Amino acid sequence: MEEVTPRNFIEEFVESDIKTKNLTMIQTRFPPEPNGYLHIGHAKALYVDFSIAEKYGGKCNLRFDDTNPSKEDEEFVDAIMQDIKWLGYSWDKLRYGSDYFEICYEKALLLIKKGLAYVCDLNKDEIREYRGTLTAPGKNSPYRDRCVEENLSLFARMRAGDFPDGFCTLRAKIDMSSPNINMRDPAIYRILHKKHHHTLDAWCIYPMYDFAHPIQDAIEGVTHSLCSLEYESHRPLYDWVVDVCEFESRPRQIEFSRLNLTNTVMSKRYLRRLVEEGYVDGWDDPRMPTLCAMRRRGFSPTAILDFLGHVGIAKSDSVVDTAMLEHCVRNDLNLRAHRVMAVLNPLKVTLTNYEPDAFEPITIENLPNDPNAGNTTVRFCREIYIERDDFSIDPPKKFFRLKPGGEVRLKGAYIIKCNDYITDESGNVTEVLCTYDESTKSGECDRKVKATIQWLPIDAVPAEFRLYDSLLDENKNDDDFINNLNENSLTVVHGFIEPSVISDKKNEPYQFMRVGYFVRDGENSDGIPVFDRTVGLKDSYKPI
RNA sequence: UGCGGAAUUGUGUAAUGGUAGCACCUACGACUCUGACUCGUAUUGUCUAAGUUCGAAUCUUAGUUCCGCAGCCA
Repeated sequence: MEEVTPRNFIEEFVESDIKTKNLTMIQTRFPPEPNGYLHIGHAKALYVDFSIAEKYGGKCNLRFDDTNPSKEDEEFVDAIMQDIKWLGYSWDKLRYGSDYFEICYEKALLLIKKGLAYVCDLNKDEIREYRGTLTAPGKNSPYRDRCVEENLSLFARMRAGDFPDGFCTLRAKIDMSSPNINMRDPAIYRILHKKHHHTLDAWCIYPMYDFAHPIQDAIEGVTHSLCSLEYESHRPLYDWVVDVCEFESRPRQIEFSRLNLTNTVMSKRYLRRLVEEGYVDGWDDPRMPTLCAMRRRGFSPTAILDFLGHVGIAKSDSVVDTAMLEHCVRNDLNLRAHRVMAVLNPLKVTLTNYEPDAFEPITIENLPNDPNAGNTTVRFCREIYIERDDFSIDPPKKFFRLKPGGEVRLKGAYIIKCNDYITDESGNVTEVLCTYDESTKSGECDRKVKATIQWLPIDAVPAEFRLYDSLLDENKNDDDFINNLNENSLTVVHGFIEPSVISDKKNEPYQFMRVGYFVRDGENSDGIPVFDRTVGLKDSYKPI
């Protein structure tokens, strides 16, 4: 079970830093912006941040990156903490980026005094124009050479609320001709008269990510600031800020590739639209890639962490096959999901040689090979349902289940033989007539037949089953995802379930034999229990 | 035509100058009172071209392709 996880490139960096910089303690941080729910992609970042800290005996902080009040909300803060705990991680310190606003302000003052920052009156369009392009250098802002006193006074007035939104910005004075656009005098403070979910009305100027993040890291003593690839070209700026702000602590930013899954939208912006425009029920709709949705679907933290371990950490852009996630989920569920019988698409079977009013209780173990998991009892009688797919008039070559003249075992009960079947006007089978072999009761008979199928008495509990497909077709990218949403992402079918299941807890995964893994998710308006599919059974119905 | 990254089988990831391995996927087989699980077998890979070397996925040079960067977002 314990496999040696290969060393990844981040661990190599960390180990080399431990040696060359004599680090005594490794500190990382997980810095989500509270503007949405965590999804499986964040789980990878969590996994990286926490596992690196853990491996080297260090700590990982949770820090809400809340420098933009126009997009953030307290609602997400609680949800994020809940999801992190659910995954089984414990952060060291809990901080908000906004806890450091005062220090950021002081550092901005320091930069102004050092002649490394200035208040710029250019508007958005002008700034863009002055910035140049990817191939052409930018040109200096006319306000670039304001004196320290003027900058100090203007910046103080920005903070005091003397100016409206967008009136001016504080910019770092670096190099307008830098080949790296991020170094062309980036804005480090903007005016935003907006109530902040955490600091309320204390501020009307807010630091930009590029300025705030390195400061936050340095203050917290973060030794390794792990982030995704798109920040790679920001690293020179990150280092510049740490440097000019005169921090003793020297955090090192290391980037890795974010997680992509086939057929899965991972962009928070689009996930938000799915929720807000009603394409899904909410952030925990089972079709969402969010952690709360996976929790609702009965995915366990164990399975998710196992998956993340298999995915690995690297720097190349990649798209992981969803099948790998599903494999990890099945692998985990197989060990603990109770087996129950369910019929999604019922076909009536009458056992013509079974007494009409007779019945007998059939006991079936909840977990194969685990007597401690207990048993359930299903009532066996003359009229039963089987899965429609388990019967075929015209079976293909390797069809082992019920067919005219053929035999099959009913799970936990008897071997039955199909003698005849009834069809309606259009030729659809409506009923199968069988005889059961009294001498073949489960546990009392060694005779083998090629297949065992599940069944339910005809008075079993009606249930609704929701089968989910991905929202996106293969190879569609995020940009046109909303136009290409899969209309068939949710299929509802009506069938039957064992009575034992409906009394149980919600979101507890069960394996419906030969069908897949499901969780009970409440009931519909008619009071009929509803089940969400988590993952299907591998290879289950292939021959048809 | 700027800067910064990345290329190993269908997918993801190892191998740090010395047997190209692991997992997923796929196919076939064995087992099975779940066609599940498990077990076994198999297919397919170092972006290209030169070079260094006894030996190159790894080092050098030159190409090619892909990704990111021009928010007062993060």
